[in-house]
This record gives sequence, structure tokens and C-alpha cells, in this order.
Amino acid sequence: MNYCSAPAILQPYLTKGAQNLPHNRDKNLYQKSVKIQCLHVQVEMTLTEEPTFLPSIKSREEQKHKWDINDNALPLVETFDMFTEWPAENCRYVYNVEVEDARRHVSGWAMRNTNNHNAHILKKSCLGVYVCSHDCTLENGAKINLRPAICDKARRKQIGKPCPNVNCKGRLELLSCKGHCGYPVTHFWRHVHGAIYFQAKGVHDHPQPEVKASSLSRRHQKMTRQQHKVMITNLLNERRNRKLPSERHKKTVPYSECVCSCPPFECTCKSVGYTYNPATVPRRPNPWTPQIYEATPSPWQRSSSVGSAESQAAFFNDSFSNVDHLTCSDQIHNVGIHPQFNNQKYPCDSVSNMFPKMNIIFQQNNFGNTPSTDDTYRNSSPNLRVYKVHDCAPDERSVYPNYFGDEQHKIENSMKIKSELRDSCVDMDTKDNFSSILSSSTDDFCGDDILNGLDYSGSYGDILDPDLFQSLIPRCMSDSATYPMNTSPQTTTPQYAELKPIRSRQRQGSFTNINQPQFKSSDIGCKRRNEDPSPFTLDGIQMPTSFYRSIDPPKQCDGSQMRHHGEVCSCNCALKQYCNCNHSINITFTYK
DNA sequence: CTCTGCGGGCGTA
DNA sequence: TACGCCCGCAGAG
Ligand SMILES: [Zn+2]
Ligand SMILES: [Zn+2]
Repeated sequence: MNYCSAPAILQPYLTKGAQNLPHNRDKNLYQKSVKIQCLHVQVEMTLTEEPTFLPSIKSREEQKHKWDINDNALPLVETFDMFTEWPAENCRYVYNVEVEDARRHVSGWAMRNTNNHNAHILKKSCLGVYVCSHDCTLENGAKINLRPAICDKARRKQIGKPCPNVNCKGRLELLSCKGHCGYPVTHFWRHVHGAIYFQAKGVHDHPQPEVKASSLSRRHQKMTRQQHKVMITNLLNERRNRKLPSERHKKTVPYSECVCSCPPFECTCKSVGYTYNPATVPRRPNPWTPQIYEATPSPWQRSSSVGSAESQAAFFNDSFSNVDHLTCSDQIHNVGIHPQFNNQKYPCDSVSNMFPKMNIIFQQNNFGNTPSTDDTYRNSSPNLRVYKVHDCAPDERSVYPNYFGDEQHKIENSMKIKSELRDSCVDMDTKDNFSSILSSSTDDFCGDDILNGLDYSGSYGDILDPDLFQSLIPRCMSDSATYPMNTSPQTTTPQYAELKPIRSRQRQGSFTNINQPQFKSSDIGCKRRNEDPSPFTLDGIQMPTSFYRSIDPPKQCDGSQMRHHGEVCSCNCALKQYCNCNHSINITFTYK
């Protein structure tokens, strides 16, 4: 292998040599070698069934979020995650309580409250999206993807209303979410020891609904002000911990210590898992603590539920440290990799525009990222397709067999293929990995002209370039106008003249049985919704509505290997794609 | 009127 | 027992 031909970003790893890999045992695990053409670099990769590591890449990712939302004790995190408005995969995040969107349990997806009989864990399930029964296309090429009202009564009013496209005589149909083993994707929020733990289960199998108007208005006002605080705090911790590396260690707070007597999600005390003690917390002046709240309260703003900004800053400084560059990759992951719908502008484009070199890497490598066409899949080596990886928050407690070894999932059904490929996350993991590399050598692609444009770049002279890069991501997100183009951002709830009568109560989704084939649960053998699970779009842009309803459900899985409902099905079945099972293929570099 | 969260209750596996 | 989901209620905006 010609190291010299590798991009600069890979040089630190390629020239490092296999002998210097942190995990020597991986070097002996040669089962299958696959050549992957990445730019002009051929990287020998080894696929194994055993846990392996990418040097300094995967290990860092795996250190994040091994918890489950139901765990009795949730670990303290070193750094908070940037708020993710569109959590698309099974994922876990830990947000700062001062991130308003996190406090409000905001999601781009239309999530409604669901009673899980656990007052300490807020559970929400996805309502799907309203689409046109005629699958019409607006003049601008966009599809109808209206946001379901959260209120049941309001949502009922939406059903059957005429398509908002004046040229269409279709009606609105609720495309229900079945991305979690046939059930709606669920989000869990838990406020524990001064942080907000978020976990998503399932993968949405429908287009993104249009964003709430309130979100739009707030977004431009806020410009991720609060996330900047998280970032800055992390940067400060990074700076501090270069001087005090010995202070860092992870803590675990027992669940019993995390629960206060305050109402769930309305905590007004400061004793939730962490009590600010000025005697033990070295406080330093923090000139960069930004103003958290807007001068003019927006209708969405509520009083801060946990502590003051001051105590939070102290909490950060004491408990969190060491900027995790993976946060950067996470953002890339969230911004530009997940298939988008609705002809939405790819946030990735913004990132690419700002970082052309990164764009090249993302779009020209053959790792399958940003899957675009069926041909991409068909023409790729089968081995390439084996790169099934875990979701963005790997659960190490699960077993991940080789899903794509199943002959039944080959090309006969293009939509299945799409789903497989999309689910395979080949691109995501690989891109994450490369993102990590990128974030470690941002100077290779982040030119001075960009950095100089940052108004605070001069204020953080000792901040690493990756940090600066990370700081750009929220801007990309904010500037990229990810809103759907199909409807006006000023209105979200469609206004219609006539209402459809409220249907009688139905089991398992009152509004989801429109012309959909029914399957007995026993046919599938897994505890899943007896409706047609919809596959994912591959290119993530224009997926006709009918596609979401045309695929037979998997019938190989008995679901017996799923620990929890729809969580991880470890058998070798087609149900994985609906359970979003974690299929881990270990990838190690081979040096020749 | 809608959003949001809470919680009782029921059915299913 | 866990889960999904319906429903009504209440507070807030
Ligand atoms: Zn229409
Ligand atoms: Zn969904």
C-alpha cells in the first residue's frame, strides 16, 4: 500500500504501522479482506466476528453511551452532546439541561406523549407524517409531508383533509411510523443528575414531517446559542484538563441518588444526582458563559428546571472535561448522513461547501455512504455490503451476527435492498470513522480563511482546530435551512374547511389502516405491529408514498433473541431491518 | 384551540 | 410484567 497516496488525514494512521496499533490482537484476525477504494487510497480492511477496534476511532465512539435509558444507574458523561433535532437511528444522547430544546423534549419528528407508567422516564412515540393519498408533487418538486398534530383531536381533524396542493385532489393520509419492529419509533427522555438523557429506539420508516413553525422561528433567533455554551464549556474543560489530566474519571451515580422529590421533568431542586458544593468545586471566572435565555421570552420558553447557569457551569467544570472529538463526527453523522426526505436541502451540503475536501471524501469513497441508487448496491462487492455496523450508540451487550450472509435478502426486492443498505449503516460508521479522523486533523481541510471568519477564533488561541470545526457544525445546521420546501414555514397545521368524522376507536393505531395489508403477528413471529413495515428510502430524497407500503414483512424471525421489544434481534433474520438491529462487523486496517 | 405531560385503564404477548 | 395505545384531565400559552 502506498501511504504517500493516501490523503493527509489518513497519514497519521497509515504511517503509524500495524505494530503501533493499540490493539495488537486485531492484527491476527484476518478472515476476510476487502479492498475499499477510498479516493485514491486502497485500504485493506478485515472483517471479523469479534470485537475489534479501529485505532483511536471506534474505541472512542464505543466509550459513549453504553447505557440504556432504563438502567438503574446512568453514567455521568464527560461532554454533552449537541442537540439533535432529527434523531434518526437508534441512538443515545446526553444533553445539557440548559439546552432548551432538550428540556422541552423537542424533536423534529412528530412525537406524542406515551404513557409508559414510569414517571421518571418520559416516553414519546412517533406519529408519522401526513402524505397525499395521490402522492402528488408540488411545483417545486417537493412532496406533501405535513406534520401530524400532537393533539389527538387536532390530528383527527387533519385526517382525510384535501391535499394542500391546489392541483391535487388527493387527501391526507397518515403515514404511521412503524420503524420500531412495526411499532412507532419511541423516544425516551430522562432527567438525571443534571443532565438529560435521551434514547431513541427504532428507525423512522417515513419521511420527515415538516418542522413546527415555532421551531423555525426559534431556530433563527437562537442560532444554537445554548449549544455554543456546551461547546465552549467543553473547550474550557479541554483546556483545563491539559493541565490537570489526573482529575478525570468517570462517575456513576446510583439511581436512588438521582431521584428527587420534584415532579418528573419539573425538577426545581438542585439535588438531582449532583449537588453543587462551592467548597469542593473549584470555581473559576467564566467569561465565556453566554446569555442563555433570550431577552424576550418566547412562548416555548419555560423556567429552567435544574439549577442555575452558575451551578451548571461549576458542574461542568468539575465533572466534565476533555472535548470529545467524536462530538464532531456525531454532528456530521446527524447532519449529513441520514437520508433526508421531502426534497429537503441536505445539511451535508452546507458542510461540504464549507469543507470541500471533506465533501470529496464523503461522496467519492466507495464505502457506500450516502447511498444513491440501486446500482450502487448491485455493483458493489458483496463484501462491501457486509459492513454492517452498529448504530450511533452501540450496545455492546448485544450480539451482532452477519446479517447479510442471508441469501434471502439479495436483490430480488429492490426496496428490501434499499432498506438493507440504508440500514446497513456502512456509510454511517465509516463516515463516522473518517469524520473522527477528519476532526483530528481539521487543519487539513479547514482553511484559514474559514477559521478566520469565526468571530471567536481569536479568543481561543489554544483551541484545537477540531474544536473550531465542531463549533461550525451548529452553524451549518442552522444555516442550511433543513425545512421542507413543500409547505410554508409560517404554517404547520394545515387549514381545511371540512372535517372528517372521528373514527371509532381502533386498536393498534386508529389512523393507520388505510389500504394496508394486514398480517397476523403470528406470521412474523415477532412482537411487532401487524402492518406492512415500510422500507427506507435509499437516496433519501424522493420516495413515493406507495413505496412505504409495498413491502412484505419479514417472516424469518421468531423474535426470540430480542431482549426487549424491538430492541435488538440478534438472530439472522430479516426482521433486523425493522428492529434496526445492531449488526456489528469489525473493521480493522491491514497494513501491507 | 393546541401543546404538553400525567396517569388510569385495557389489551396483548 | 412489559409494552402499546386509548382516553381524559390539567396547566400553559
Ligand atoms: Zn396531493
Ligand atoms: Zn417515525
